[in-house]
Amino acid sequence: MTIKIGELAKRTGATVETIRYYEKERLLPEPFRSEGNYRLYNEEHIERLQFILHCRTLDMALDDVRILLEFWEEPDKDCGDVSSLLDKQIYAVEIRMEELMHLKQHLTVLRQKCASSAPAVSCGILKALADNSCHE
Amino acid sequence: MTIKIGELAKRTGATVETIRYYEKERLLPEPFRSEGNYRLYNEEHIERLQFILHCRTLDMALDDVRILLEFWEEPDKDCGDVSSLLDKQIYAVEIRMEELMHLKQHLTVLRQKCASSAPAVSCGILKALADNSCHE
DNA sequence: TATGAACCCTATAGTGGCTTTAGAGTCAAG
DNA sequence: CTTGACTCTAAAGCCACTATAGGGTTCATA
Repeated sequence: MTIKIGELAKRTGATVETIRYYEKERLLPEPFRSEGNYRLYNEEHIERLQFILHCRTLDMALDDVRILLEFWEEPDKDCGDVSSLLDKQIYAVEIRMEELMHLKQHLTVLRQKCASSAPAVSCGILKALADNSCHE
Repeated sequence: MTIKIGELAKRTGATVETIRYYEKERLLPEPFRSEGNYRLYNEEHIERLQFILHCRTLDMALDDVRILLEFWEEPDKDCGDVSSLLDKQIYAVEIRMEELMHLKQHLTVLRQKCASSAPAVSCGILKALADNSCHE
């Protein structure tokens, strides 16, 4: 069973362009080609692409995905690094969430500085952006 | 009072390169130059740069900052659009926060699939990434 | 057999918001 | 007069794609 790139895209939810991009980045191996030079994929490609896409839904960097794929390829390796990679990822998400909470706080305070419409010169939002009083 | 780019960077917390980038992007006006072709900035530049940086700490896109700067320049304009731009920004932050909460949930579940170290072949994390069972 | 639509190919450039690099010029102090 | 800190420009690099241009393949229908 072999499928062309459009079918692979349909089955995995990736776009055709992304698949070609992953190949260029060596995340996916070069597949065999048909007589007409079309890429032909098999089950292994499908699984590997799905693995990559699952990692991406978790916002992992492609370099991190590359590391995980190495473990996937060598089943005898110790997977301790896999766990710490995840810990790193979780920590990064926590940091970003805290940042966004502060951000929202600031934006909300700022938003309340102007009812809806006034001449710009007396707009509390613009004033607060000028002197950064929304951060104090 | 005029200062050179390094001093402007020091006072605002921006980097020298970022200041030059903002000039290229027409967020900052071209300053006068010294005999030796050095950029010379004044109070207005400092204020404008600070305005931009404050917007950036709120994660606003430079295109949105550009819009706010227009209002800043024309004090007679009605500032209704300023408020709705902020509303848009707040909404975007909320969406992103929800995404990150889901993300963290998935990552945490995934993390618990492997104690710390084992052969990769039996690592629950890698398995879950392969079949996406951490998303179900 | 011709043609058209749907698919596929490569190579290159664009996105955003900077950061980095290379190579050169300016200026004040020792 | 040299050293070192600062400044200049232009161009490339970063990430993870996305879009565009210009072409080739395949298959069904007229």
